[in-house]
Amino acid sequence: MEETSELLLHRREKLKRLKEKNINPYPYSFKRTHTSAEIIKNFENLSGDESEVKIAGRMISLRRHGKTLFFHILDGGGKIQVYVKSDEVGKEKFELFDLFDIGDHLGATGKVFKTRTGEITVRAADFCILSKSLLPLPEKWHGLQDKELRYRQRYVDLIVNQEVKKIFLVRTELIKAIRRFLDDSGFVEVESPILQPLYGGAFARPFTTHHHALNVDLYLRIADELYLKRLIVGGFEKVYEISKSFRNEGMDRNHNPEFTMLELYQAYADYHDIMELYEKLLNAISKEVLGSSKFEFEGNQIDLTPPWSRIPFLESLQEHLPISKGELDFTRLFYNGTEEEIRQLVIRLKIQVDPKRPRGKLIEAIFETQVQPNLIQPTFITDYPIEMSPLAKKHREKEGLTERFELFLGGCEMGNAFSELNDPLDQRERFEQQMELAKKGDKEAQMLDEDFLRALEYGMPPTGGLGFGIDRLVMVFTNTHSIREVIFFPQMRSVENPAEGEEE
RNA sequence: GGCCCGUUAGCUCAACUGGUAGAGCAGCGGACUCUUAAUCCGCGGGUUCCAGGUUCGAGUCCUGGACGGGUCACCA
Repeated sequence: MEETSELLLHRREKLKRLKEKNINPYPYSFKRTHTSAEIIKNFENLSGDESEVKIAGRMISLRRHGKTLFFHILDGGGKIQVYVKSDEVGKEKFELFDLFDIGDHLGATGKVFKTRTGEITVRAADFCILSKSLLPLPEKWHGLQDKELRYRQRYVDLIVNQEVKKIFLVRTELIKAIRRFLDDSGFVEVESPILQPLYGGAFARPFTTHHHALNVDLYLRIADELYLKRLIVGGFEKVYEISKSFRNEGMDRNHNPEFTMLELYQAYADYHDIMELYEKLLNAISKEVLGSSKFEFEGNQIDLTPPWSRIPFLESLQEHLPISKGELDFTRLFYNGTEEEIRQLVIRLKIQVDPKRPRGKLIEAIFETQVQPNLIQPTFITDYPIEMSPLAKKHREKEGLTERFELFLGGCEMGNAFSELNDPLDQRERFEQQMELAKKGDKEAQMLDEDFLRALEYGMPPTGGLGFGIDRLVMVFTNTHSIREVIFFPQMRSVENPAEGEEE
């Protein structure tokens, strides 16, 4: 705990000397009149009159010149320069800067003017310390680069890397725009349980916890789906929820154990209606947040102007396989091919997947490696095989398929939707098939939820549903390439104290 | 979990085939009354991620471990 670094000792010594001068280094409030952004925006008005402004923020740079000095403070909206002259504030006050450090919060009062070099500046008539900083900030040119430190100490990252703050502001604006769009479209925002006795609505392993009073194990939700559909049964016709879900799986550039999802359900709609809704939604929020339907992602110009292309799943495979249709008809393979033939195809394409996995997983692997990376512009892939979609309605025309689509954007999956399965008997069979998979060791197979089936038995209207990950959407909109860049406090392995005994 | 890469001053980075661990910024002392990567003079600052090993000698080589990044597996 004892820090002996002289950098830290200097700051503690300055803190002590401030106290000896009867200056409270941590006062209670400061009556700010303007932010930095307001001063810069209203400079013409402010510089004309004699009124003074009061500003506050963190000192991020300091240039001393004998009996004058300049510093920049950073506040919530940006930074602004302050000029202090010994003659104007008094020698004793001026020398307080001997006790201030970069990183301290300061308040200043004064008139606004422009320096010889043209920078809008507050000429301090008075100033005070608002909070003493005891730790040095990273340097001014390179900021904080170390990713580990940036994620573990996001507060420092946010202070010194302003573009990081912008990413999170886009995130906030994006969520607000989604809410606005859905609210204006007649959707009702609802909340469903995070602690659930059964988990469902997605293929994923859950986190488990325990309720002491009830003495039952509960799961953290992996999806909202089954509860939101209960609300459709209950008579809500358009609902949505934006919330955290939790999946107890591997972590990488695209996966954090807790992440934010949107799910929405609309009665009397099918997946065609939901496609139109999603086109309008993304296009609207893009215009609202980025000011355009077009933006850059990983070197590609992405254009969200509707309508987006719609390609059936089996056709997309045919199109992108490096094998001609004459040689291999994927639709025929899908319907008439043996599991062995599909396995041979996986091996021929040199796809790294365990060939013993079930047929559905093999087809999925072919899609993910052969098709998905090519889907840069927004593309709906539709009509997925039934074994991959236990909550989707059977396709009204195509045997063995469901009325389901996924959206792809910049090579990323960006949403999943179906004409929701509302036939309770069919749903029961699908759950039973999932339980068979679970018995065979599939840890992501879905559980049979009797209460959900009872709800369906009361009758759920035809319903279209959609879910997508907010974090990944933010990544695409901000042209960032790791989910950790769009989550304030991503999950990190804790650095264990070597003095502690190991416990595994 | 497999493989590859990384970890050196508060921060950003150097240090050849093993031979006294350096720079810039930040800090400290001094000069400077419109600077802005301020400038000028001087000074201090290190468990080279941890634990072993090889060696006369290890930041550098070897083994094990921690953490991070990438990638594959896994994953709507």
